[in-house]
Amino acid sequence: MPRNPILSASRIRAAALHIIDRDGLDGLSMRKLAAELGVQAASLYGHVSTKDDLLHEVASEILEKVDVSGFSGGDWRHGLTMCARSYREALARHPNIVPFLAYGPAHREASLRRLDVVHGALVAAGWTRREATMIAASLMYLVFGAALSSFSSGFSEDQSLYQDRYPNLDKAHLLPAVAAELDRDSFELALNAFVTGLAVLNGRDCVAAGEAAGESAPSGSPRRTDTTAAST
Amino acid sequence: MPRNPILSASRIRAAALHIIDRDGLDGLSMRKLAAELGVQAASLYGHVSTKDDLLHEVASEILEKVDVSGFSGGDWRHGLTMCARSYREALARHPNIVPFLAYGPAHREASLRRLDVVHGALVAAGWTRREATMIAASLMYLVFGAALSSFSSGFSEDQSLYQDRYPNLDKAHLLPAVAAELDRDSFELALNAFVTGLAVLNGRDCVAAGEAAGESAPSGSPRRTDTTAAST
DNA sequence: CCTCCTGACCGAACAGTGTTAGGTTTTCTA
DNA sequence: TAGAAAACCTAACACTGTTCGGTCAGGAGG
Repeated sequence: MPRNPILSASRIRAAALHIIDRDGLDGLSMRKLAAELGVQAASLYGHVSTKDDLLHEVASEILEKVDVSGFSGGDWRHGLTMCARSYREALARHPNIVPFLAYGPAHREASLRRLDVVHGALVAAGWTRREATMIAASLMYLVFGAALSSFSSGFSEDQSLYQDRYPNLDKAHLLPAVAAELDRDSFELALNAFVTGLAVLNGRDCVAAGEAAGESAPSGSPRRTDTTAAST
Repeated sequence: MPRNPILSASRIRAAALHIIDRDGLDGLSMRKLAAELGVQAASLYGHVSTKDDLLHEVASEILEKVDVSGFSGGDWRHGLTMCARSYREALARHPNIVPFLAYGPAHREASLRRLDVVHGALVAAGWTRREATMIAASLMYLVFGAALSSFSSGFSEDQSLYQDRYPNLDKAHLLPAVAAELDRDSFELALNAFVTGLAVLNGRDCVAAGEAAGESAPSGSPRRTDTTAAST
């Protein structure tokens, strides 16, 4: 090889993610990215086929870190909860890239791989294939919804904008520090309610699925009650 | 006025939404929009301050149609369900604009107004302010998550891409027709489980919150049990 | 009737975007 | 030492959102 390269695919990805985290998704341009790496824009194309591709790779790298090992115990409620938490945390660490994911998360390789694991585990736990698909989808709803409609990124820091006009809205969550905590608590509430409701709808015990952090119920395989839908 | 104008803010909005529905969010450019209206790009700026502004207005127009009247009965479960359904349907009708909403839905005027109504109704139903905020947030998670990680828009139509690689994933939902139904059913499942779980976590009756379409339980005000969080 | 004015639209341009073709430099291999 | 090849650069393409100044239409005032 000629002189040891300045660029590499992973260095580019890292720099891209850094810019996205710092300047937002719109703040990333190929020229700026190149400048950050001490290089001209055209040089990037020796390592990356396209900007869109680069973003997909960055996104995949983030999603790789999602931990789906929580299912190994065989308890679907524990698995669902752990998986969802890990997923949300991975996204919450880089909130600025979430709008890009919104362009079609299901396309993404890494996302599919994880969806497949969840689906398989749910089927193994006794759900029908269709139910497993719907539950996995619901989990995605919660995770992506939480990632992108978060209070911390959604509201302006200038709370005077809102406090007069929306009398019912709580004012405290407009402070960034409070907002992050509120985001996490809201997600935990949504997740807990969802998993609990799922168990109830299937005729299982009515005990709550466990407090925010620790787990409790051992749980076995869900019994068929078909409150929702069947077939396929 | 001189000759009666070709353009108007609402005509522009309608044309923009039409292009977005047809060609996707990236398919909308000011020049293309102008051409569609039989006009030059610069002319648009007499009626619209900026492309971003235009998109916000289009988005608001869509969100205006969300029906939050389901709360008027006083039953928070019914209200939550109806509101969420209406919200999702409004978004599902124009899936291509959802990625734009992802850039900060909480900023949006129309979104806030609705959030405020939901929040107020929940407080009136007996929830604490903080709980109401979290529940409203959770509802947003479901709605936005469902809108953007939908199977119908997420997967390619070429199912041969997936069928070998992800053995656990069901194949049927890759067909667009099936996907739309699956999206709706998944959302109903998620919503039903969430609302049911919410009731259970608050020590209320364990009966399911009602089948997909019709309602049942009358419900009163939730009792304090504080399984999740308290304060503020 | 003529004039003026105002509002709606157009032409051309600016700065910025992603991307490509072709050229230059550097270093390793034959 | 000649050649090859990788890594980077220069210049340009077509496109984007947006602005400036101009051009025309038609109603208002004299």
